[in-house]
Amino acid sequence: MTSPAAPPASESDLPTQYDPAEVEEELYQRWLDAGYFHADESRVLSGERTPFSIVLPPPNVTGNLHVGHALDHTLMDILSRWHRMSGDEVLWLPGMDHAGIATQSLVEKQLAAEGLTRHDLGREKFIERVWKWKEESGGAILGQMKRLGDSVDWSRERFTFDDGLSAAVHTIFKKLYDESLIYRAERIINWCPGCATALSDIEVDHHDDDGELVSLRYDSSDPADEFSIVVATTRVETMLGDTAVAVHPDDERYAALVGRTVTLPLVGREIPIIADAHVDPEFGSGAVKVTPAHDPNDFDIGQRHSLPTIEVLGADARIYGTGTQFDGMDRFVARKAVKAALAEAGHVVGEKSPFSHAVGHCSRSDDVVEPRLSLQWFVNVEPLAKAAGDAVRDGRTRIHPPEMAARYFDWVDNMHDWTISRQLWWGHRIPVWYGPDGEVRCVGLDEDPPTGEGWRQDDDVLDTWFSSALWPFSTMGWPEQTDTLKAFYPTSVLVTGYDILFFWVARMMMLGLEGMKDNAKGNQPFDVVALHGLVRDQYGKKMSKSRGNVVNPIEWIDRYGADALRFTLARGANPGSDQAIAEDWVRGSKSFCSKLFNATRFALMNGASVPSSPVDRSAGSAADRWILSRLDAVIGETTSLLADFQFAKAAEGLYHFAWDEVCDWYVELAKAPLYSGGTEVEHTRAVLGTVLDSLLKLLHPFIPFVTESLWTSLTGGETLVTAPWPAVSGQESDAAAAAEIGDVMALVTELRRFRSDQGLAPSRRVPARIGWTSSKQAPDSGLSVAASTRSLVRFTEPEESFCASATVEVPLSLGTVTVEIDTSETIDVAAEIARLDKDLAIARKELELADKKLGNTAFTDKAPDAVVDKIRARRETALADIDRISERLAALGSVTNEDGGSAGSKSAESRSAE
RNA sequence: GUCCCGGUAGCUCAGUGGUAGAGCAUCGCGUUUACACCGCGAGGGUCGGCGGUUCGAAACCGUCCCGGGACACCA
Repeated sequence: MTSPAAPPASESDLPTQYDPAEVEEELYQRWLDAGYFHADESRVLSGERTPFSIVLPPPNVTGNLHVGHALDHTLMDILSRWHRMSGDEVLWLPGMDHAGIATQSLVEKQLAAEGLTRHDLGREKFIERVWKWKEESGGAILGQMKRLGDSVDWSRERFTFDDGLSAAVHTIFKKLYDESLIYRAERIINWCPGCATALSDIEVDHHDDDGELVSLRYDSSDPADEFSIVVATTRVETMLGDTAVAVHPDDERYAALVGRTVTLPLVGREIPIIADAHVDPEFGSGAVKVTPAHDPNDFDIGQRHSLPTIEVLGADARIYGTGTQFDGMDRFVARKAVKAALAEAGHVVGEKSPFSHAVGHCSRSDDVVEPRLSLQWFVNVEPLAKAAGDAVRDGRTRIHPPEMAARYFDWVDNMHDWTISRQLWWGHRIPVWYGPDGEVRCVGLDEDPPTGEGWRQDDDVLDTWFSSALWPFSTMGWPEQTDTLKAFYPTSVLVTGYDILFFWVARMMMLGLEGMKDNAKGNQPFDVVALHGLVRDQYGKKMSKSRGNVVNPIEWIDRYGADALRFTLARGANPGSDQAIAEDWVRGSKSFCSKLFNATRFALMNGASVPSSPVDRSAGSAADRWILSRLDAVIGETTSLLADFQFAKAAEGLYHFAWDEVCDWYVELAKAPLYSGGTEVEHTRAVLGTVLDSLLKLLHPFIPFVTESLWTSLTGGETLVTAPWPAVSGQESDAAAAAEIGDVMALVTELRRFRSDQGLAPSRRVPARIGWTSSKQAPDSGLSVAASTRSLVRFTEPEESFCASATVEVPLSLGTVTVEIDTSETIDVAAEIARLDKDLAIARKELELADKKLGNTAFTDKAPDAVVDKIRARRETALADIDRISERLAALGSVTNEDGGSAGSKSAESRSAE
């Protein structure tokens, strides 16, 4: 057994802890200065490199980095950095969204604080004001992205409202208009009275509100023909705009009434009873009031039956134009007032019934959305949505994980026309002019708008999502046929949360396929859509302001470093599923960074270096061959996991390799040769250097800062950003080395357990004798190493015979090793017996189970041989264990008996062992 | 109302038919010259319930219960 050699000659000045604050900012600046993140089209167009492109989902200009962004960005950065290291030409294109309503209302709030409204400023001044705000305070998130380490090409930063993108918006509008895919029509749309604008379906959230279902009796309008009919409604005030009552055509209760008329109470209008299949005879009374101007279904019914539409609610959601006392009332006030008036007139029948039903709310202001007849611009989505569905169906775009595709199809296959006009000022103005004689002219980008008397441009702007739907190609210079488009469209992957699959992904698909229809390399905006989940708090709860569990990722970056946050997020990023995060876990990731830091420190202190030619994988100790073999496997696994967007598994695999195998075993095993001063030193240094070099490269996409900092000091290299991604050796894994090291691990672990059970301090050397039951030679790296260092076990060779001893036998592939340990001073016989009893019980149970299985002919017949053999082997092991343990129990019993007491009583006699 | 996803250790989650795993937390021991942001050891789970398929089920099927989410014009 060797004793530890002297520490290495060269001491390191490195501190013992990694401090992210010290390096991150400087490193990021160095990366920017070197231009590593800059993409070069020419290298793609020349065929020199394969393109890899990602467009950053543009955050709102009003936004701040939240932990969801941090996840999104981390994953994109992992992919970008990995591909960059793999030799691809990487374009990760950043930018921001002008965020129509959100930005406008923010600036309007500022104005309100000054006692102004946007109308006081006028359109032009207001927009100037918003731009000013954008320049001064917009885009805080871009600076935060730098903290996170995003390797985006800043030279290409875009804004959905900049000139180029505005040109793209204008161009596609004109194109769709000319193809009649954009049209203007009077339709029932979602109207937000608070924002005073139309909304698309996805800007409306439905949640259950308590309402009251009121039953109203409408009476015959013909005194000679007395009858009445009962209808139910939750929006009583809309009855002022009723123009019919509808029943189901097959409903026999009402068959006789169809075609007759009733008088609308309070208003006095005579309205018909009609039959329409939309009516559900089972619901309520089976008869429904029809208000075509304020309900989408009723509007459809009205169209089918040529009913008049009578608007009774204005843009401000007040009653107007009815000629009743309700004019001017807010809708909710009117709801009560109309009901009271109807009740007084005896038209409210039946019991009040509380009624919980889904009510649409504005996703921005939370106002109750009012379905309202309005003249708006729409996209006819049918052909576009079909194309969007087909692109996924035929595999041009792959959705990952595949389960999520069902949700995508649900959406694109059932899409309503998209309302794209907004009654706002901050946005792309609709390029349509109206002439004095009712002409409508959509003006192209290169045309001059009509200037004659009476011509005016449409006041409305386009939905924010209209411009962001163009993002994958508008940012690359479309409608110009730029080199960027030629090189990088279609984009390689879109990384985003599944929550905006509909909002954004489906729309980019529709407009990308349309706008890039004739693109030679494919019209789809992305080859893959990789969806991740939401970040939740440590209890799996959604983060929200009201819960008070929202975390600010920048605070965690300040405290633990960007790498720690990134690694935590990556480790939790299982495809498509939500993840929980807690500060403790970020702290844990920082520990991991420190562990790497210290492993590298150890390597530097011991002269490790990366050899100029690949290290000989068949040379060196079993430990050397084993770790190189493992490294090879880890390189392969990591690479294929990344290719499959399995970020969590890739990160987890690297974590365990780095910590459990490299640090806990290889570094410990390497100490013996490193400290020995023997001829094997150089080889071990080369292996250690090789392993760390590759490990830092593999980890660089996940934790770029710490790896860059460590790698440059380890190798003297310039940067990891463009360093080549490790390649697998192509050699078979070294099974012999793996078996041998497996033996060492088993032996050491067993001895540690024994020592722990005996209460022997890990640092104390205990006399022991080692023997092999096999004729085979014990492995070099076995006990001599095991005896030498901190985290392995320590024994010394005994100088004299033991007063009392215990024997640990460990079955290994090379034979069974027995370790006889002097236990005279510390052994706790009672504890040892208890432990052995327990082991014996386990072994007996094993034997019983194995016998039961093997006794089952169905099992031995049908199960694969390998499984049966495994059970047989298990049975043998159990039998051997039972024998061994029984013997030891007997021996222990004799120790106790001979000495007439527990070992504790002997402690005083022999304290000399150390 | 329709659909989707979950339920595995105290917590958060892996685990696609062959003896139940990780991180954190807990308990015990410990500073031995990379690292106390550390090391070693230990405890802890009838894999939501009940049926079924199978030699064998955490996994496959059925059903129920409990969470989470998406979609939806039922007046």
